[in-house]
Amino acid sequence: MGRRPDLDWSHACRDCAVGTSAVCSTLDVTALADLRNQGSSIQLAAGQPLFHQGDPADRTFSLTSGVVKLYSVLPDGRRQVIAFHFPGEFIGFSPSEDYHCTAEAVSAATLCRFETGRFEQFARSSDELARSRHERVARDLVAAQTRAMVLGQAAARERLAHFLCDVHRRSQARPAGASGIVPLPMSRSDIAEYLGLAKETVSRELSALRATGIVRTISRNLLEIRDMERLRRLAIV
Amino acid sequence: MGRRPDLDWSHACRDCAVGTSAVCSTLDVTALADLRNQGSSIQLAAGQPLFHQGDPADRTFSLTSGVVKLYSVLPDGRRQVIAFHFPGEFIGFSPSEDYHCTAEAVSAATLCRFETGRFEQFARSSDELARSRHERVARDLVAAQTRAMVLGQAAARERLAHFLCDVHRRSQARPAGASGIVPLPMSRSDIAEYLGLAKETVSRELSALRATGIVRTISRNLLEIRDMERLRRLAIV
DNA sequence: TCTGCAGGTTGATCCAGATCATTCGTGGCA
DNA sequence: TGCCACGAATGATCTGGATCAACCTGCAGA
Repeated sequence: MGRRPDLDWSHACRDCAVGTSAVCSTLDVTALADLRNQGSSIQLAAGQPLFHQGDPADRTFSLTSGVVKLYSVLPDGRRQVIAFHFPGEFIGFSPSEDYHCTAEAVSAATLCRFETGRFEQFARSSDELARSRHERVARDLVAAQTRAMVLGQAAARERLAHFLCDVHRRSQARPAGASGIVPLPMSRSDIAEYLGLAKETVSRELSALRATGIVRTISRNLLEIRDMERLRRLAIV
Repeated sequence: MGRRPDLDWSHACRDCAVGTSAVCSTLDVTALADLRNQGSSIQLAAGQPLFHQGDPADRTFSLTSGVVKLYSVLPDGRRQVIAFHFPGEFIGFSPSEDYHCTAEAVSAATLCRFETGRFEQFARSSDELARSRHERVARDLVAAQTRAMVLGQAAARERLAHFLCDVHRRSQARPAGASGIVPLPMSRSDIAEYLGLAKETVSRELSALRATGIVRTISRNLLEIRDMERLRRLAIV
């Protein structure tokens, strides 16, 4: 799993599942221990919230396992899933005092928690951490802008195809193998709220993809992409 | 216009219209001159491109006057306007080698151009610049995520209302007065492509807002908000 | 083993907004 | 002054996906 040979790894982060891809991987061993020591690892059960829209944004998190969704809710109950986050990704950068959305575990998840202010200090003292953080946020920005394309222009089938490709790519990042198996720990409603569709439409379009042999359903939340070529062509973006 | 009294302003940036709100406002006078000297001010006529999707991302820009749109185009011609940018905003942060979208002036515009690599160096040496840049990108990210809410959940009328409030706020930032006048230098098609609607729908909904007295059309691209309260209630987000 | 129920799928109908078509208005130019 | 061209507004029609309504399926708990 490619651990960095220049570190002795004899501290709390030694066994981190996302050690080489997380933001903190840019820190040397002393700084890392230092940063880590301020906070702790948290475990969430599926469905448990990490923070709520409007809470003071005094924590940031590095997701080490599981899937977390960000969403916000309108007064009238309409709900938009803003993003799904996968292991190795960072959660909780906020340009304001408060979180502007709610974060909730989709499956059992573990995270590293940092106190935002101290993280900020580290960013000040470490060019590398600051640079890496900037790159991450910039990547999130591009992802969010790509979503504008999907939500603004793509038809239901295209949205779903794009979603499946995206989840495949991002969950695949870890276990290497190009298996075509896609874990879908989130419910159909979550997917629908992410794609700006009704859950019935997600169900129907998934059935359609199944009917054309592009995809096979292994179980409720496990799916196999059988024709990546065609799926990608559908995904457009 | 609130110039910072601790600077002598006796250099090229002295007359910058967005001096106090631009990223570079965090730099002291020497660093600023230094950063500025590498690049130059550019002028664009309405419709002129700043960069194209796929171009190497070796320039970043600070918009000092005018409006610029970012958009990307699908192979089949569908087009999504990703963002409109107003004076004081930054353009061209990219986490990859290439720009992922095209930038084009909507009205005549002037910008400061920085060489990305050198800007990066400055960010390394100036905590403040790095922090300010991070804050900007994080704000852009929140804006992009808010757009997901709008594009995923809002009805046509709500989208338009949200758009008008947003443009009002962001263009108002500069001339202070709470006049209710909104300049709309972009075409109806631009707005439609920004909101994921057909241009006919934008036209119709605008007429509807006019009919209910919420809004008044001064000219093709100048509009007055007559009932901000109701417009905001429509905008939802 | 049965029962309840939450999440998922499928079917029938409806409607917001797309699309196609026409008309209107304004500004540039001979 | 009249003509042209292009963007905007409006009208008529069509349709993708929402909504409403059963129904199915697999698991938890008695």
